[in-house]
Amino acid sequence: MPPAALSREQVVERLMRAIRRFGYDGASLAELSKATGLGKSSLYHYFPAGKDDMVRAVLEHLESELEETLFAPLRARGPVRDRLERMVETLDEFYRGGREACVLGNLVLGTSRTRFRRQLASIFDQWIDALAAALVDGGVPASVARARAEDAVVRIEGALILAGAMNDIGYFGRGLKQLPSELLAPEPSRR
Amino acid sequence: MPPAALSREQVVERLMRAIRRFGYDGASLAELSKATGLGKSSLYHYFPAGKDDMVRAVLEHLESELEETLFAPLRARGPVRDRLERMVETLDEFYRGGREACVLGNLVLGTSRTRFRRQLASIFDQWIDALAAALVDGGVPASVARARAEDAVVRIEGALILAGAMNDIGYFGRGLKQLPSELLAPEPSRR
DNA sequence: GTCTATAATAGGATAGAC
DNA sequence: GTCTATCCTATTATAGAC
Repeated sequence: MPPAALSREQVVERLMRAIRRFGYDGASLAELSKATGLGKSSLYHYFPAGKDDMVRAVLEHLESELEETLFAPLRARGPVRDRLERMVETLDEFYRGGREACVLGNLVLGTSRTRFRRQLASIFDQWIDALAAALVDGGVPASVARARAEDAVVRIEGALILAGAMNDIGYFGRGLKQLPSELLAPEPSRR
Repeated sequence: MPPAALSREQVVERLMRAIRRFGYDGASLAELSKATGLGKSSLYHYFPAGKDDMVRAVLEHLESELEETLFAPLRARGPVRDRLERMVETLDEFYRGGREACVLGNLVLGTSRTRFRRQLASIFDQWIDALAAALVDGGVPASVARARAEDAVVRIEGALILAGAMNDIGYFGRGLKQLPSELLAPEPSRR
C-alpha cells in the first residue's frame, strides 16, 4: 500500500537471504514474497522474468558487494597479512560464522547448476584473482599463488558444506582461522 | 508391465543419479519416474512415504557402498600410501573426475538441509574416521590425523563445487592428486 | 508500486484395474 | 509390481483495480 517501503537494494538483499537458505529450486515465489514482504505481483514488477531475474539481480548485487568488501581490500596497499585477516573477518561475518550457507554453492547445485554459471564463474574468478594478487604481494611466487588462492576458496566452500552437514560451525571457523598463515607460508614448507 | 525388470538396488542407484544431479527440491517425481523407468505408483510401491523414503534409501545405499569401496579399504592392512591412492581412485570414479556433483552436498543445501542431517553427518563422520585411522597407521600423530582427515573431506566437497561453477574438472582432479602426499607429510612441514 | 483475484500448470500422492 | 486415471495442493504467472 504505502509507496516503496523498501529500496530495490533491500529487496534484493532479502531475496539473497531466502535463496542462500532454500536454494533455487526450494525458494518458491510464496517464500520470496514472504521474505521480501512484497506481494507476488510486486515482485514481478521489479523482476518481470520471475525467479531467474531475481537470481540474476542477487548475483549482480553480491558481485558488487564482494568487490567492495572482499576483492578491493585484497588488492589494496598495506600489509598482506592484514588484508588476509580482513578477508577472514569479512567472510566470518558474511557466513555468520558458518551458520549460513553459500549462495554460490547453492546455485551450483540443483536444477540451477548451469543456468547462472557465467555469473558464478566470474565471481569465483574475481575472488581467486584478488586473493592470488595479495599473495604475490606477500612474496608468494606467482606460480604458486594462483593454486593457493584456488585451494583457499575450495576450502571455504567445502567447510560450509561440512559445517551444515555436521551442524558444527567449527568446521568453518577452524579452517578460516588457519588460512592467513597457510596462504603466506614459505614455499617448501607448505605440505 | 513385465515383472520387476529392475532390482530394488538398481532403482535406488538410478534415484541417486537423479538426486545428485537435480538435488532434493529439483528432483520432481516426474523426473524420478523418468530416471527409474517406473511409473509414480510403482515408486510409491517401493517407497510408501514418497520422496523422503527414496532419499533415505539412497543414503542407506550410499553408506554401504562407501563402506565397502572407501571406508573398509582405508582401514585395511597394507601400505597406507596405497590405501590413500585407492581412495583417490575410488573418488575419481565415483564423481566421474569432477563431472558429477555430490549427493551429500546437494542434500545439505536447499530445503532438505536439516531433513537428513543425521544420516549425512554419520556418513561424513565414518569417512573422516576411516581416513584418520589410515593416517595414524601412516605415522601421523593422532592429534593431527583427525584435523587432516577433516580437511581432506572439506577440500573434496569444495572442489566439486568449484569444478561445477567453473565448468572445469581440473579443480577436482588437481586437488585429488595432491591429497595422498599432503595427508602423509611429516608434521612440521605441513603448512 | 502495490494489492486481490484468478488462471494455467506442475507437483505430490492415491485408487483401483490388471 | 506395474499401469492409467484422478485428486488436491502448491507454484508460477498474469490481469486489472487502486
